[in-house]
Amino acid sequence: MSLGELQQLAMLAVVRLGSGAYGAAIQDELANVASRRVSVATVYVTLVRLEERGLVRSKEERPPDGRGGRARRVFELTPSGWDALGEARATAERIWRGVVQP
Amino acid sequence: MSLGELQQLAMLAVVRLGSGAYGAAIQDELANVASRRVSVATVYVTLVRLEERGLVRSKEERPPDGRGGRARRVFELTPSGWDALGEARATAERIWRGVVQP
DNA sequence: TCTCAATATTGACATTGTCAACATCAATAT
DNA sequence: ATATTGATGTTGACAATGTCAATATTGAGA
Repeated sequence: MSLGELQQLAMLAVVRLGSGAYGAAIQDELANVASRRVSVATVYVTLVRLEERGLVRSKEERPPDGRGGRARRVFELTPSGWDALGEARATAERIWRGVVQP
Repeated sequence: MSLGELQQLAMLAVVRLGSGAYGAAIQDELANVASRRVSVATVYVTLVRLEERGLVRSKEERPPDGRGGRARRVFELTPSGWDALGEARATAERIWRGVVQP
């Protein structure tokens, strides 16, 4: 029932990006913040599965100004999503406490 | 190429337990430190897969003093294992920086 | 040697991670 | 008008990881 690692990272990316959280941006954020290089497809599949679990939601955003192409799909966390993320964080902090690298 | 979450937790448990890192002990550690309740089978499968990847190694430990039963299999990290764990930690720290819960 | 308690292993399936290939769509060049 | 193009999203398929019930191994003592 707990979050996979990429799921966690993806949710974090969504939080950081705020209103600009769509596919390619999330992909970049993953690469920059976590050095995790994945395809866009991976990003979408991950987010869609999180949406099925009710942890994120999304809406289409009409392409702005003079930019062509398909509409962006922008993601944001749901309340359950925030809860899940909070737990993940608490665990992450507890886990490393007192561990010393040789 | 990166560690799954349970893999990470299991390695941490091994580190914490030192010379006492065998199946049941690891299982308990997972429950106590990370509130992650899994079966022993899960613990073994995870550790065996990590061993195949060269991140941990193990040896049998003859049952001590007057205790019956099968020999324990005690795990410890390999140098690669320490590296992987170090990276995981660095990433974990970088990731949460600047994230505020609403 | 039979049972028992402690431990490990197997087999099978669910979830998550991953990407190449393909599909959509609005602007603009032809 | 319509063909092209650039930006974006979606599918299908398979690999890796997570998970456990059931089963096997082993040494001490009854």
